[in-house]
Amino acid sequence: MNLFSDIRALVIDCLDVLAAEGVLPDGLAYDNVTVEPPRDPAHGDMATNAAMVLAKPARMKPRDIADALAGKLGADARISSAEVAGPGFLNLRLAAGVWADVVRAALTDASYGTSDMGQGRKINVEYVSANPTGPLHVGHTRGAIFGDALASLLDYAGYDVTREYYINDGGGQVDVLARSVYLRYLEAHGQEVTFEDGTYPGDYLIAAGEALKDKVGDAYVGKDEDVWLAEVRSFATDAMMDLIREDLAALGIKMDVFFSEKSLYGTGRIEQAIDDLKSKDLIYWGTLKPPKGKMPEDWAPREQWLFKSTEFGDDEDRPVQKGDGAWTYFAPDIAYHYDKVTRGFDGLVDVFGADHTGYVKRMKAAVAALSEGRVPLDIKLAQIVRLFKNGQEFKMSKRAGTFITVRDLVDEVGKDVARFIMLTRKNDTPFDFDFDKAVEQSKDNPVFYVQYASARVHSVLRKAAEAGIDTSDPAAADLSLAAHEAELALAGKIAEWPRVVEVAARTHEPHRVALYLYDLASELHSLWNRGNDDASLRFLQEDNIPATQAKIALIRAANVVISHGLGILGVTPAKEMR
RNA sequence: GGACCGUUAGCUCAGCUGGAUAGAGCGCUGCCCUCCGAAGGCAGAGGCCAGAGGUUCGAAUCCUCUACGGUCCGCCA
Repeated sequence: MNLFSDIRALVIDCLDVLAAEGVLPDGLAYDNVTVEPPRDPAHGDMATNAAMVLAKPARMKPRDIADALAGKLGADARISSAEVAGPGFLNLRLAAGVWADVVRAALTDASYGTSDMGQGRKINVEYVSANPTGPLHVGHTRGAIFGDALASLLDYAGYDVTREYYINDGGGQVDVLARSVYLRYLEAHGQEVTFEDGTYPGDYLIAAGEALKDKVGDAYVGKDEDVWLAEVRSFATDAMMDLIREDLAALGIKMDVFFSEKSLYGTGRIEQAIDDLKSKDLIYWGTLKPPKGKMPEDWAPREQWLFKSTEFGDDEDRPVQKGDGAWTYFAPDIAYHYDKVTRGFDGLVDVFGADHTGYVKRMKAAVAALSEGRVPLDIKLAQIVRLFKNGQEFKMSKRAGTFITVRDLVDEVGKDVARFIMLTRKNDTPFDFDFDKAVEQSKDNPVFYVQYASARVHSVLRKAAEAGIDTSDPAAADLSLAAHEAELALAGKIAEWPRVVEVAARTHEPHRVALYLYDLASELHSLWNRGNDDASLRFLQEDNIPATQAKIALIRAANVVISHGLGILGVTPAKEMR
């Protein structure tokens, strides 16, 4: 049940009737007709802009359309009043029974809030995709959490979602990794080693070096690189991916697919993707113009194979194969996305770090070319996170060893806090993460605030049980006994949930869910607090069991929505606060 | 030189497909605990939505230009 789309459907029906009666012209487009919650509650429960949007195409005054529409809408049992206001808004008030229906739907219909907007379409969300050269650090967290929540959100909205991680195991940095692990391996054999520039000195490779020793003994000691490099590379990337999988698990993330870049090499898959572009006449042999502005010192014109990405909105054509026959990094990316397209996805989402801003256009160009415009690719950027501790910015530096890992973050604040807080900001705005605030249990901390709302509902249920009140069948409660204006406000918030899901899913913006949950929690706390002044608003009315059951049904419905919402965000709801 | 993102209250940020008097939290001011959990509550002050043009019944929202901030720009992935 989605109250807003139900009422919008009603508005459209009424417009059709008016058209059939000749009041409105035939064939009007209703696309821009909206039914929304008004900003000001004094304007009623819902407002529609139908009269204003249709005034021009219908060549009528907004007021005349609004009056006619109000007459039709008023005849529906769900509408208690329809008033024309402002420049032509139609403000609707809904019958009390409608709110009761919403509460009952939230309580009894497990699919309340889910949507059929996805219609089972296959969508692939690729996120994290960190290089397999070490554990995840805080810089990866935002994209990881964002991508994961987006995937859950799309799933909730009726898409068939695949969560995917692209392992960059084909480039030079995994050779560096392999050499670094080899050094740790020698160390495990008791040798003194030095980590020069171009190797990774991090302690996290010690275990990998020892594991390699356990596996191959001294077989590689003193041997040339060509003997061991390929083997160690694969061993080391496997070890790092195990590490990364554990880090992801600590954040509550489980991927469906890990896709290896290496699997594209030597298997003809890159060639196949590039051939596809060639067959579309989108690859040519040529040189790029020198970059404008700052000129690299050693720049020289170079002939290479270029992809005509400018035909798809990019600023420059992009090299896919260098003059010496080596692929550029872009080539496997093309092949990977070609693979995604051929796997039959109806939509793709890539979550990139902000440092990959420059690759957005070329990637979109590639997918547009490969899929001939059939598969939309949305690229979401995870902006940087600044860390604050004791009121001061905490700068991460690999060299200085001040380097906060995902594990550090989870150990310090917990998975739930990390996830929720990261999701309270839009993905593409820079974000300050304050450790002190994150662990604080107060209203300043949005995670706590939402969790506390949930805990309070459980607390009421416990008290009700102690008082011997039967709350086993909340849907059977007579909800007309919880119809105070403050209680209806909470029901109204519950009614917005399906709409929030649809907007968030359509815009690929899971932060809307977090913000909504905060609002919903706020509404619940507010109702609770009003019980302090007005005893009739307390949830437990021991001398009036039916009213208690109705009030409990209401707050349980709110809690159902909180649970679903937190579920999308990957946060475990709290039953009590400690 | 160029691309992308941003600029909204003192601070951190929301703001839906363009919709009514622009919202929240913090901070500030004033009131309030014999009250289902004060881990607070209620109320109030605080805005030229960076600036200038344009589109229209209507613009924080769309378009153009400017300013400021961030990220990035062949031969690393």
